[in-house]
Amino acid sequence: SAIQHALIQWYHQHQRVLPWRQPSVRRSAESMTHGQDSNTMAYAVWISEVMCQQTQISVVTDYFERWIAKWPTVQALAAAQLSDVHQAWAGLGYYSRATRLHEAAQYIVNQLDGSFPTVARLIFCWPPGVGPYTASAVASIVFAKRVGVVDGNVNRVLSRLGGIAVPLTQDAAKKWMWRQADTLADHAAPGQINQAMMELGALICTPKSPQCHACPLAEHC
DNA sequence: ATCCGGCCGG
DNA sequence: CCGGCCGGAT
Repeated sequence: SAIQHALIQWYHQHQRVLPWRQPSVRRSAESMTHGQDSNTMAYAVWISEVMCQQTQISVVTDYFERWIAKWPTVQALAAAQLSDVHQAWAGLGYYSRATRLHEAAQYIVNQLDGSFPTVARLIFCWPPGVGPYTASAVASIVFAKRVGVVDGNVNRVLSRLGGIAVPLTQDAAKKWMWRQADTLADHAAPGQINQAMMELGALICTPKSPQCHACPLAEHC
């Protein structure tokens, strides 16, 4: 669709440079087999997504780089001491998530043979601590699964884009958002679409004084 | 002082 | 379907 095309174009030009989008995340992986390549990316994306859930990106970047330097693979994280994991997490808050990250790494290594699930939203096959958002993010960004993601940014972009007419209950609104996101992500590059929506919400379609003049979707909104 | 956020437990 | 988790930003 025109919206998908506009998103892809805009994202290609305006995405921020972030460590988990860098070749360095892939570089070590690209010399490996295809399976390990994806899996290394999945690990990095997973960690970055969980960190970004609770903390601003500007703060996350340092934490992320230290984390990856310390534990470059899911196997390394699984083998870490929980106390060290908490130490690396210090300042981020929600310590239970660091605990779950550690538990999840052990689950992936021990129960899933070190391979991340490639499916989205089947949360029973993802480790505890990974919900619909994170599962869909990894599945779409790393494994090119055609599923949408809905976070605070996407919520806002979709609300404005769709101009919700009927007052919906929370539950109905939520379902509507995920449905819209899934439709948008039905594209050859679902991860680009999803990241474009989130980036748009972060940079242009901001909560107050959105920069509609710079928005690639302005004519559809 | 208040709000914000994915996920989980109740 | 609501409230708690924790720190940061406003």
